[in-house]
Amino acid sequence: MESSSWPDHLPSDRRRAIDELVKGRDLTLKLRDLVHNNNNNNNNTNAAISSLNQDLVLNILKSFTNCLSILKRSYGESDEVSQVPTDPTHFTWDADVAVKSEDSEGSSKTTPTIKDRRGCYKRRKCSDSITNETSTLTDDGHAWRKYGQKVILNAKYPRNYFRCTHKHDQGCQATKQVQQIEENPPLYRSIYYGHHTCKNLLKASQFLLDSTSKDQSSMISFGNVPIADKQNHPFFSSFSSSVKQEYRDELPPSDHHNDPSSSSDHHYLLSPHDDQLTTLLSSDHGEVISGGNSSSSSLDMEVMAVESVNFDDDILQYVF
DNA sequence: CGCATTTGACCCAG
DNA sequence: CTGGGTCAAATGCG
Repeated sequence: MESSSWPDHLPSDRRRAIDELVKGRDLTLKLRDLVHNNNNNNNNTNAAISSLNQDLVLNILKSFTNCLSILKRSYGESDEVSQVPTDPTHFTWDADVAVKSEDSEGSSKTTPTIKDRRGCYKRRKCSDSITNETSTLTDDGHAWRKYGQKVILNAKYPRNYFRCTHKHDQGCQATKQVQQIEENPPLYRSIYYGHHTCKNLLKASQFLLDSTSKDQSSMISFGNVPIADKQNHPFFSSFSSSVKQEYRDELPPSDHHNDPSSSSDHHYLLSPHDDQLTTLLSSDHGEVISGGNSSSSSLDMEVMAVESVNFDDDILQYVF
């Protein structure tokens, strides 16, 4: 699923799909601005704004839904609906085939046998995933812990594996992989698997509320030094240093997969221009909830506020 | 001292 | 058999 540019001879359905995506993007940006202004005014949000938000959100939903049905119709189950205009940043939603196993640790081992259970896992088979390629590493509100790094065949840079910090204390199954794929304009690909079930979403939603002002600062900073310069390792030593402060990232939502009927075999992709959507999804606030305790209260309130708009579409759930 | 990262081993899917 | 994903001991850091 390498991203590439659009072929010139796109089927018309596909073009329409693109249009819908573009519309959705623009509306999303408006919404972002609106929310931002609202946030600036700081007063409690008045009803007018709320309602406007709802309208915008509905439009977004409609656009994306239209797009998806178009793509589905024309490509059937194909999951190759992944080509989108190239942008420094884009996301690929891959609501792929049902996860055959909820986790990797469980059933795979019939016999733990030896104390050393290394490598006891079930290989991931392209379950729900979101691919995000950015020119910068974005921070998005979740605490990640690195658990592995692998040199990948034919790849210049190693792939790094992260799991949610709260995997053990809260059983959160979210994982992600991050890999640098280009150097000169640095380009990083993050692939998210699983869904956060931990209560740690504050950052993402909070970010949403003042995203515009944060913009670049929302990117994970490696001490203000370009990643490429900083590390001894091609990519990850520096990255890990950031992870150490609880590298946070936004992940796919944790609920949407509860719907067993959610169609499988989709491969969604959004292509926000600029890094706007990326920014939308990133967050970089602060304090670390690490340490294992973790139940911050105000946290959930914010999340609720953001999630209160009832989306039934996977994509929007992802976005929000 | 506790927690996060590093890194080699291990296991499985293809 | 190989490449890729995960585990966990060793190590590092605050």
